[in-house]
Amino acid sequence: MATERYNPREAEPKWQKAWSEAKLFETDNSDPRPKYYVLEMFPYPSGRIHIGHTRNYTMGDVVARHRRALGYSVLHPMGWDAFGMPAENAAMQNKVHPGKWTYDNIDTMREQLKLMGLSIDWSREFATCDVDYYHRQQMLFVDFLEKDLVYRKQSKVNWDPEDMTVLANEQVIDGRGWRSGALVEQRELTQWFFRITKFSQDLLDSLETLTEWPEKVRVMQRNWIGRSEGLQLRWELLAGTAPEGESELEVYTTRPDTIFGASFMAIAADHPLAKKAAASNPDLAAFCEECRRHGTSVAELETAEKKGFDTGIRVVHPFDPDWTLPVYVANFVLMDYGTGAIFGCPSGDQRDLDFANKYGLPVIPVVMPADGDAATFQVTEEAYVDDGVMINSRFLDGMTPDAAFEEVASRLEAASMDGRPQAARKVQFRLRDWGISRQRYWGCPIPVIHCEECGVVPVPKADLPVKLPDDIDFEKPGNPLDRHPTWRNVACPTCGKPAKRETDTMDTFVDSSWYFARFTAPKADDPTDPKAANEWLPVDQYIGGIEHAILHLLYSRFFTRAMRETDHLDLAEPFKGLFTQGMVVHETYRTGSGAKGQWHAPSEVRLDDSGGKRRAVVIATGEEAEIGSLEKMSKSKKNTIGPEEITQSYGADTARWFMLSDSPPDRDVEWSDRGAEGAHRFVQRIWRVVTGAAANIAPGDAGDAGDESLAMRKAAHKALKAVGDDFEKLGFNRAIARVHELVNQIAPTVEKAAAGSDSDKAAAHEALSILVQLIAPVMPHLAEECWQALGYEKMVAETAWPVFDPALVTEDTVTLPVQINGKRRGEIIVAKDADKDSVERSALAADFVIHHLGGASPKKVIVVPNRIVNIVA
RNA sequence: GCCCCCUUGGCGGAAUGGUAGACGCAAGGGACUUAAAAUCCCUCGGCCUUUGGCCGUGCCGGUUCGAGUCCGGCAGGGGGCACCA
Repeated sequence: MATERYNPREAEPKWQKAWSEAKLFETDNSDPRPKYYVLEMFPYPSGRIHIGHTRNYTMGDVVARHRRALGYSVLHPMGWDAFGMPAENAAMQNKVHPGKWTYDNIDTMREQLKLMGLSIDWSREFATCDVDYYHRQQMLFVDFLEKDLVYRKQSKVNWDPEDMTVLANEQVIDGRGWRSGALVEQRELTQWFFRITKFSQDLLDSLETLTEWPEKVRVMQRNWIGRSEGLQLRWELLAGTAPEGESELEVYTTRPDTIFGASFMAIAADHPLAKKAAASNPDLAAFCEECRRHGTSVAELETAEKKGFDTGIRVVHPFDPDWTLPVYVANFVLMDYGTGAIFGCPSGDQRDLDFANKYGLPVIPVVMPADGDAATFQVTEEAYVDDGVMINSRFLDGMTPDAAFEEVASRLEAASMDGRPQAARKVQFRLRDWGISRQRYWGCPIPVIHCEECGVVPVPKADLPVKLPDDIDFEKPGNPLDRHPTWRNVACPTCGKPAKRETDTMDTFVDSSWYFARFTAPKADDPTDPKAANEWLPVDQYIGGIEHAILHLLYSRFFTRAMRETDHLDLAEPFKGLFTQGMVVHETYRTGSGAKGQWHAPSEVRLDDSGGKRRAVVIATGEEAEIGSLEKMSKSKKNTIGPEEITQSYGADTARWFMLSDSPPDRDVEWSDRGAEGAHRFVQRIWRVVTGAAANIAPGDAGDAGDESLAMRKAAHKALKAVGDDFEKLGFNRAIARVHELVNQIAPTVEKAAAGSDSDKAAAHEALSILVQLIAPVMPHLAEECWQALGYEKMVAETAWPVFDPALVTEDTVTLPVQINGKRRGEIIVAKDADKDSVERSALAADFVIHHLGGASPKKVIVVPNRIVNIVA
C-alpha cells in the first residue's frame, strides 16, 4: 500500500500547539499524585541554542515524559542563567544595553527550544536577571547576613589597571589581562564572602548519602573540600635570631611523625614573621616581592622552581633544646592554608627534598619500608612517602608512622610553652570561603549601604529590590555602578544621613545556586514557598555537564543548607540524582594554516569519500579543507549545528532520536549527517509500519491469535519491559536499540496480521500501540501522529504507560549453551527452570557432547539454571 | 607530581562472572525501477583444509568449571586538581 511520507514540518508544530493548548506540561503544586522533579542545568543566553544543549534537554525530556506516563506529577521547568560578562562585553562592543542583549537572546533561544518539542512547564520560566528573581536573591542575602553566613574581609584580587576591573584567574594570561593585555596587579580589596566553610565537614560527610551521583563527581568534591588531620605545633624561636617581639613560629603538619627528619622551616612571603624580618633586610624584602608577583599566574606556578631565602632566624626543636633549624621564606608555601608555615622534612616530602637538595640542607630518612635496613636506607632524589617503620627518630624508632603520629601529638599536647600546650590536633580543610564580590554591572546588586556613622547596613527588606539602574554607559572603563551620577547616593536606613550603596554585584554562581528551589514556586513573594520547596525538592534527576562537577554543585549544596538555616526550606541536599551528560562533538574543517587558517562550518563544505579517502571541499571555492578532529562544538571553530538546521529538514524527532542513539548518554556523541539520515529513515519506517496496517486493524481480544501473532505480542511485551527499565536507568542508547529490534521483529508480522483474523488484528494493534508508546518519550510528535492513526482519541502524551503481561515475557523453554572445558560446543533446549539433574542428562545425551567426549566420562558437570552448562572432561 | 576514568569489528557501541560483537552507521552484493531516490533481501572480526575448526575484547600474569567483566603489574588515551604541608 502506498503511504504518504511522514512530514515533520507539518506534524511537529501541530502537536506542539495541541500540547500547549491542553496545558499538558503545566504542573500544579496541589496535584496529589507522587511528585517527580526533573531538571536540566539551565542555559546561559549566549545568543543561540546549539545541538549540544538540546541533547541535554532531550534526555531530561525523555525522563519527564516517561515519568508523566507512569503517573507522576512531573515538574520540568526551564529558565535562563542570564547575568554575566558576555552581556557587558556585547554592550561595550555593540553599544547595546546588556539587558536588551540578554532578553533578545532569550527570545531567540526560547523559540529554538520550542522547536524541539520539549515537555516544559513554560509558565514557570524566569531569567536570573529578572528583577523579580534578583529581588528574592537579595532577600536571601539579607537573611544570610543576619545568620552570619555572609561577611566581609580583605582579599587579594587580580586587578587590571587599564580596564579598571577585577579579573578571574582564567582571565589572566601570562600575568596579563586577557582583554587589555596590561600587567595584572594584585590588589587587596574588601570583599563579600559566603561562609561555606561553616559546612565543610557536613558537605564532606553528606557526599556519602548521594548514592545516585556519579562516583567521579563525589571524588572531585571530596578532593576539593580536602580534609586533612594534623597537628598545629609551635616552635620556639632561638633568642637573638628573632625579630623584636617574636618568640614562636606556629606550623601545621599532617606528618608530626616525621619531626626528627625536620631540617628547616619554611614560611610564606606574606607571613607576618617574613614581613617583619624583611623590614630590616632589603634582599629578603625583594625576594618576598618576587614571590608575590609569581602568585598571579597559574602557568608560572606550574613550572616554578622551589626557591627560598634564609631569614637568619632559627627555631629550637621541640624534643631537643640543643637542636636548632633555619627559617626560610619559600615560594611554595601558601599563606592562606594552615598557618602559612611548615617544617620541612626532606626525606618524606618531594618538595621539601627538592628544596633541601638545592640549599644543601640535611636529609635524614625517618621512615623506611618495613623490610628495609636502617643502617643503609637512604633518600637522595626521591622522597619516601609510603607506610613503613620509623628510624633515626629516637623514641619513635620501630613504630609505624601512625603510632608515631599519635605519640608525638600526645607528648606535645601535654608539653607546655608559655603556659599553653605546645601543640593541638587540628582538622584542616582546603575549602575556602566563597568570595562573591564582582566589580561589574550586569549582576545582582549586593543589597547593603555603607554609612560613615553606622558602618555596613543591610538594605531593609521593605526597600528591596535594589534595582540596577538602566541609564548606564560603558564608554569608560571600570564598573558603571561605581561612577553612576546618582545611583550610589542613598540615605542611611538607620540614621538617615547621606550614605553610599555597595557597588559590587554578586558572582553569577550565586544566581544558579538556588534557581531549582525558585522553580517550585516561581511567583512566591518570598524567595521560596517552603511547603512547595519541601514537597518538590530534592530534584529527583538533575542533568548537566561535568564542567559543573565542583563549583556549581558545591555552591548549590551550600545554598540549600544556608536556606535551611534561614527557614526557606528544610533539607540539605538539593539534588538526589545527578547525571553528567557527554557533549555533542563534530569534526572541524579548516583551510590554510597558522594565522591565515580559516574554519568552515559543516554547511559550507561538501564531503566526498569516493576512492576510500574522505575529503572535504569548500563549496564556495572548491578548495580542499583539512578534516580535523572531533571537538566540542564552538563558535570559533564553526563546527556548530543549530537545531533549526535539523528541524527544517528532518524534524525535531529525528534530532532527538539520533542524539540519544548509539552513544551512551554520559559519553560524547559525534554529530554526523549520515547518522541523522539513519535516524530519519527509522522515523519514516515506523510511520510506514504503523500506517500501513492501521486502517485494517483494531483493538480487541488477542487471546486466540496464531503463533506468529503470539510471537509478535511477546516481542512487544518483552521490549516494553526492557525499555521501561532502560529509561529508568537513563540507558537511552539501549532503549533505542530495543525499539529497533522490536520493529525488526514485528514489521513483517504486522502486515500479515492486518489480513488475518480479528485476534491477529488485535495482536497487531496491541503491538503497534506498545511500539508507539515506547517511542513517545523520545519522538513525541511522530508518536502522536501514529497514535492518532491507530484510532486513539486522547493524545499519547496524556496516556498512561502500558503494563507488560508477565505471562508474555517468559518462555516455557530455554536454549542453553553447552560448553566443554569452557568452550561452547553446541546448545540444548530444555524446559524453563528444569532441575539440574535433568539438564545434565539432556546435555550428556546431546550428539555433539558424545562426539566431543569420545566415550570418556566427564569429571564434572556444572549446571547454571537457565544460563549455561559446562562439562569438565 | 597526585587523584579518577577509559581501551571490544572499518566506526559508535551491546553483553547480572555464563553463547563476545545486540542495535545502529559505513561498506559490498542482489531484487524492484527506463533510470534515480525510496524500499526490500543477503554478506559483513581474523585465519584455515569452510555442514567443521582455530584464534580473537590494549599487553603480561593470576583467581575460577568458566574472565570483556574480578585481582596484580605494564602500556596507551582522556579527565580533574595544582606546590594544601
